[in-house]
Amino acid sequence: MTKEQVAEALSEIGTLLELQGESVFRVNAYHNAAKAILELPGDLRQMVADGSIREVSGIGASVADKIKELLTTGSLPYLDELRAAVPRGLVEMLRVPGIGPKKVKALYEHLQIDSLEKLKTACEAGQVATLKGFGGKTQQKILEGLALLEQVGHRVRLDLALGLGQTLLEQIRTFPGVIRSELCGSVRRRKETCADLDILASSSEPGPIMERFVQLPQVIQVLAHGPTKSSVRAEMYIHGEKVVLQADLRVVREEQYPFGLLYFTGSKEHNIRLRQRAIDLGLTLNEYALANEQKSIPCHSEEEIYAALGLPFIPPELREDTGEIEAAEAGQLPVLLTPADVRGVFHNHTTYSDGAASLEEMAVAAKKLGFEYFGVGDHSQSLTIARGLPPGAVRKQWAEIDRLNKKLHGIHIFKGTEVDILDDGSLDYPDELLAGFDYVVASVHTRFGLSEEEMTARVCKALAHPAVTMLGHATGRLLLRREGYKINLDEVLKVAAQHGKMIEINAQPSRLDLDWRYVKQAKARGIPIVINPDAHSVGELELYRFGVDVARRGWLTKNDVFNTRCYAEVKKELARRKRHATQA
DNA sequence: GCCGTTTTCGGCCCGACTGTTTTCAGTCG
Repeated sequence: MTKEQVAEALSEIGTLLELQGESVFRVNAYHNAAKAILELPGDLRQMVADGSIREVSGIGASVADKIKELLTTGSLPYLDELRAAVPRGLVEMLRVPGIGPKKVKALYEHLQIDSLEKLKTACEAGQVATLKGFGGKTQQKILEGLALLEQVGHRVRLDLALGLGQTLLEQIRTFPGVIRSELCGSVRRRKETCADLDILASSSEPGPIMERFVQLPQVIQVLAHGPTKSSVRAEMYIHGEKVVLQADLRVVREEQYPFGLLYFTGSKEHNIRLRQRAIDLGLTLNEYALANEQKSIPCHSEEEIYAALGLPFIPPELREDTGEIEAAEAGQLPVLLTPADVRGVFHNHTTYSDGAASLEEMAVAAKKLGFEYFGVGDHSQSLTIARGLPPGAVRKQWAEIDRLNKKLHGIHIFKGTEVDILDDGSLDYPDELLAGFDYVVASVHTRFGLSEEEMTARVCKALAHPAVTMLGHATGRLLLRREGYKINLDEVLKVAAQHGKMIEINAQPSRLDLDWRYVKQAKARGIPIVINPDAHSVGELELYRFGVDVARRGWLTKNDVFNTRCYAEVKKELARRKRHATQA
């Protein structure tokens, strides 16, 4: 049983208890424990064995026992009993906007509603409106929520959420009376997927801004419309994809703006810690102020609020309560890398395999982005679906690279490959061909259905191959579409560190793999990270920025990322690794 | 259920909005 599965089980306990009407504090305890498990560095099994799991904040005796039972037996009678007591459909019903555990419980107890279908039928029959605490509007809202769930009800990839969010923001900034406005929430924290958009604005006259907001062309439904806060459902098409998200706009006075910005950026967990810190100082922190009965501390920026709490500024990407407060206290916050630090990219495709642009077009585009080097990494021979290169085509490409390197100035092309890791962990090219590349990216593209043990062994064997420079998209996940293959990443990181291999952050917004949680762990193991756009066209080269977001969420500094090094250093390091490989 | 240099009991962040209520509960973030 993996860390993720244990966390999932604990989280499920929390949800089921909630539906039974348990105390919210007991409920939260389980959700907090699940989160703590997910963020845990190192091996969970080991921590349970040596008892160190009890030192983790949020995990007490009761939860520790349950984790132990899950790990040793693979199941948990306590959870099974809860599942038996709470109909499956009630959990589903929680997803309907506007109804929470209390209402779900009431619907079940009084009308025996235990599925979305029954809920819809009961609403249409007018039964729900007759319940105590419910009414006609609630019933209508539930029906709308149900319709919405069928359409969307899902999270949206960061790139798409950002596209819609910026479109709304640009318009809001033009509204008369708006002084400042910004996207907050998970988009500002650059989380890989987003459930909604939080927008903050400052103004002395919020009313007209609310009016204009709910009338924006992207708004398809108004969910709430108050004097200082409105919620809408907004929709637009981005690259042919329909993006639908709830967007909340909050308007505060200018002097409240920094507090609002901090508050609505979150995360919730980070805010709770800051509030507690304020309380310890005899103050109250909310979305409007840092104050007590006697005084109010004016702050003009987030920096000043953090300073008032005795902390340096914490970048939004770090605000997850995963140690950033402690690091800030100790003056050990990392200086995060920025997009401008990236000097080149490695994993990219051209028309030789499944790319849309020629080698020269890609190299020229890379130069235009300010890069000093461009690494081509077309697919290898067995991946016929992506027109993988047979050895003859590889040699032809090398010859073209040599020609282009003489012709082009200000950009150097490195000879690379994205070589397939075959079923048994061997590589898709013979060693003598691999020796001719400047670097080798090794990736899995086939047989995703292997067991965790088999997949881990397969990837680890590839990492042990002397010719391999870096591991490509570590889990093969496609966000919101396909789970990654089963693999023990702790083991993969261990083996990568052991062999001195690099690991890629694949910057494709649908991948963002290595996940930021593991990026942190890779850093702890001293593994160099490479940010690669996996570009299949000229335009996709710019996607490297999303990889920078992941790196920042993973606490990386410029020094932790290989492709922040200049051309001369990269050339030297790749040559050193090649010599090392041929000696092995 | 977790936590603790005031603690092993009594807290656990807190405000806006909505709908169903005659003063507040539920939901959401």
